[in-house]
Amino acid sequence: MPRSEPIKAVRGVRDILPAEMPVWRAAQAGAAAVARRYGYEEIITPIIEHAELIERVGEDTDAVAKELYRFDDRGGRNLALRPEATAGVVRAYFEGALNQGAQPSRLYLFGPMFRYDRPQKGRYRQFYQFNVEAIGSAAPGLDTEVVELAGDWLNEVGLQDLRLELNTIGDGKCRPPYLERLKEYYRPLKSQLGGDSQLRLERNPLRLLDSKVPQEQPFKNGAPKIIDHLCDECAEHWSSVRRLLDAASIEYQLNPYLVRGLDYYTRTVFEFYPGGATGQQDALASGGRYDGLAEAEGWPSTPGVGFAGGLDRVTELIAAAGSELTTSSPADVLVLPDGELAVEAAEVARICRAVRSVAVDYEAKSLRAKMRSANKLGARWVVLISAEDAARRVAQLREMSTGDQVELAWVELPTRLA
RNA sequence: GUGGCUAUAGCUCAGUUGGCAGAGCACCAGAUUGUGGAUCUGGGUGUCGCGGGUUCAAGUCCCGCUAGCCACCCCA
Repeated sequence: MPRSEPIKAVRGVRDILPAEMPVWRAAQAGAAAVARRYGYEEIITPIIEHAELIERVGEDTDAVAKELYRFDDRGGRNLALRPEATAGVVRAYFEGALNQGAQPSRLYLFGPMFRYDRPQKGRYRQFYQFNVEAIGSAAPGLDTEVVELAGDWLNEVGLQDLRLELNTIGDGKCRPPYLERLKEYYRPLKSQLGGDSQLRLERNPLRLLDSKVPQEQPFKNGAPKIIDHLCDECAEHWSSVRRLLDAASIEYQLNPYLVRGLDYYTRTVFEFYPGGATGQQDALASGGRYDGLAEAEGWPSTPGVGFAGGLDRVTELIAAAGSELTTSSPADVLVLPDGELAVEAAEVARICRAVRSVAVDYEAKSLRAKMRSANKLGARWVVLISAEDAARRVAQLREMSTGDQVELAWVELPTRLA
């Protein structure tokens, strides 16, 4: 008989199976607990946004220029699957009138993001982030707060050996003149740059600094550094952030080549890596200040700061650390009816659900086979019902670990199972 | 988007210079006249990723495609 190919998952996406859920729950529960401890509230925003919202805030970034899932809906609207969460959260902050409440608005969010990237370990086309955003304040204390929150989260889920990299990239006042200096420095070297970097030189020169092309590395050393060209306000902010981090005993490495892929970042930028990181796609959390984002979206100019944590990567590290997290049995009790006793089995299950999680085996299999699956399920008890039992409204309650079995009236089951 | 490696049973994989498709685990049935785990017995459950090509003959060699992994790129 000809068979068609089974339909498999879309490239670059994956299922999080029940066996993996304990680790995911731990990562998310830890994140939510830490966020609430800092006074942050949960928010959920849509996965689809107007493509323009996404494009306005990062047209020169790979995530938007090359990796955006974009489509027209049936009404002709140009939409996109969000590649990151911050643009949508800032939009919701205004649309939901959070800008009229206490400032800053402290928000956290879980959800999937989408980028049309080439799949690789730790890199998926649908991936999950934990986002934290503090919107409506330019205070340097908030830069430090979100860095500390990110670190607390990673520590809380069992990741101790971390590396925090930190930099500042100025703002709309001091960055443009700095970029001119950078271009002036690189223009004479243009012929020695790779093709990608030659394009970046005029379009997004900041990205020249985190180029990993070996022959371009020597040029970085002589390149002007933004830290030497900050405006007074940015310099003041930068020193405040560093002072607050020092006061909090948070260790970090200054990385003058750390820039962000997204254009709306200003001032502070940071990334957390696992301590022994060797690969390139293993940033666990990264973020920074985005004082230019609200305005880029067409809303009143409003400062903000936050970070995005990668749940896919964090859960992978938790699992690799071999923690004690295990799946428990989905049901404490399995009801095994004899023959055609589905009605009675369902009733018994209903009674037992007052005190325990209960499943019913409705399959037309031998009792032996049902017992085997009860064992595999990991049920603590089975409730056996024969036709004769059902007529008398009794059942055989068997404790799987000991094999002890007693006959009980149905109504007695909850007290016995409690 | 670029390059390398890979794709055989539900899973992990073996399959020689091209010559009848295999193992372990899992699964099903039985030993136990319906009561699990241990043991034993029996059962292969497969368009060899897809499509072409070479050949008397292709899982094996060649080409294309798809997917996975790894590196680049980029980021979470």
